[in-house]
Amino acid sequence: MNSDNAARIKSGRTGREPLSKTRIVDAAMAIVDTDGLDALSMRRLGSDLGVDPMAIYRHVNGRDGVLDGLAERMWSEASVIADGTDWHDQLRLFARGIRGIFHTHPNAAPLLLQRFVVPLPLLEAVHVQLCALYAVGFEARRAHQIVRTVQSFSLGYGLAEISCFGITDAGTSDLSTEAMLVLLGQALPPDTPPHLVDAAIALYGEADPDALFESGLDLLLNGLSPS
Amino acid sequence: MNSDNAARIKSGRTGREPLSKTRIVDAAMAIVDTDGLDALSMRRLGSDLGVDPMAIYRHVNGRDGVLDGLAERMWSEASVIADGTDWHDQLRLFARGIRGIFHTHPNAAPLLLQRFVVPLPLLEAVHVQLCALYAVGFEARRAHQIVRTVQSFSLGYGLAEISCFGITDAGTSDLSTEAMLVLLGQALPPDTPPHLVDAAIALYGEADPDALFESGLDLLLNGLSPS
DNA sequence: ACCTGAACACCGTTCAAGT
DNA sequence: ACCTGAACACCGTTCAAGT
Repeated sequence: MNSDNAARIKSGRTGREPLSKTRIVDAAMAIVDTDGLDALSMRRLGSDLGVDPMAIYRHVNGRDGVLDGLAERMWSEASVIADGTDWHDQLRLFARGIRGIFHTHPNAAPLLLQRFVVPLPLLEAVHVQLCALYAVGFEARRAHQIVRTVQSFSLGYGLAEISCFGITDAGTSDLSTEAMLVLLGQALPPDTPPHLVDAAIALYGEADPDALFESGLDLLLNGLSPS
Repeated sequence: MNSDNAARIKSGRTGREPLSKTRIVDAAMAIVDTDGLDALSMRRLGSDLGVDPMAIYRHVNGRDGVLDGLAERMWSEASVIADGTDWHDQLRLFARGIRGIFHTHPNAAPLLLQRFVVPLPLLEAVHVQLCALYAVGFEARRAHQIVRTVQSFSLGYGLAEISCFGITDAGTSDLSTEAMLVLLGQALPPDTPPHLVDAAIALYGEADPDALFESGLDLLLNGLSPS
């Protein structure tokens, strides 16, 4: 209720809340999510924020700074932490969070490969995993290996999902197996030899990707013991 | 020795061999590999090819066509096929080929997420994997799952390797554990709490990434049987 | 038929000028 | 101190003109 607050509220109402990195990244992510990476320009960003494009440079290190912000944002969104007791379940949540990046931000995902940021929230999540594994008796090196393998699998599974079709919203769950296969047929060149069609089905013709993801995790986690 | 051939050779000698998609993608990949994705422009590409930039449009569908070509190239380079007998070894080769993309073309790798091409050479490699698995008695669905899981792990492992440092040429093998840890320390913010440093070591502080990759594959392949 | 290059509508960023 | 906008050196692509 002090005057600072009042001023902030007032300026907020007039749409002039002070520009901040958070607000900038919010707007940038909205643009990329809806219109793709190519649509993200400093001019567009400025206009969406109701601000001169150059004003952005005061809060963020140019276009590269915005892209770094997007990468950080994705890593932090992926890093859900649940302090359950079972280390299996925790690893699963960790894995789902990472795969989730590619579903919520398919257009921004390439930035994970382009911007080298140290994702502190991800490290926090990794720490929780490690603690759970240590508690059960895994030694450090083995625990590291497990976390990294689960992380790699999750990243790669998400990557593979969006790298053939752009299956994002419409594609994942509400599609019948038959519809999926038809979609696949359309994507393949007309003269694709039959044995490659079989291979394509193996890679992409899966109507229930969530289940396949989980069973891939099973493959990893089964037979894991502290020994 | 016919006149067509002579003409081709002669024009080749004068550096005027006919522009082709292959030549264009070659040049584009060279630019991206050495100077990064941002350095790839139609003008630069034309100048490297000794050609008017607009001449490229006759062989390739604009800039997007070039990027598609790069993605196809990477998938096809990754798809090494070795007709060994042991299905374990074949899956390992398949996996190494996929991870290799990120080592040979770290700058171009983001395109794997941006350009949706149907990678026929990859399908060919997948087909070989499937045959090997079928031959040993795995049923179709299980074989699909195995191939996809191995593919996901390999993609994700490569992605994770280049998503923190840009460790590409210099970084992988010829670095001592100590040097690696120092590099890691430099990348982390100075005030990083100790428990996150431990987590960072788990994710990135591995002096022998090849060995870790192989042991991750072990984790996947161990305990796999047709039953 | 293929290649050329001027022209158009963009882009990120610098910098001097405003308030 | 912060925001502005003109200016600069780029970019992808269209299109009319060359050969």
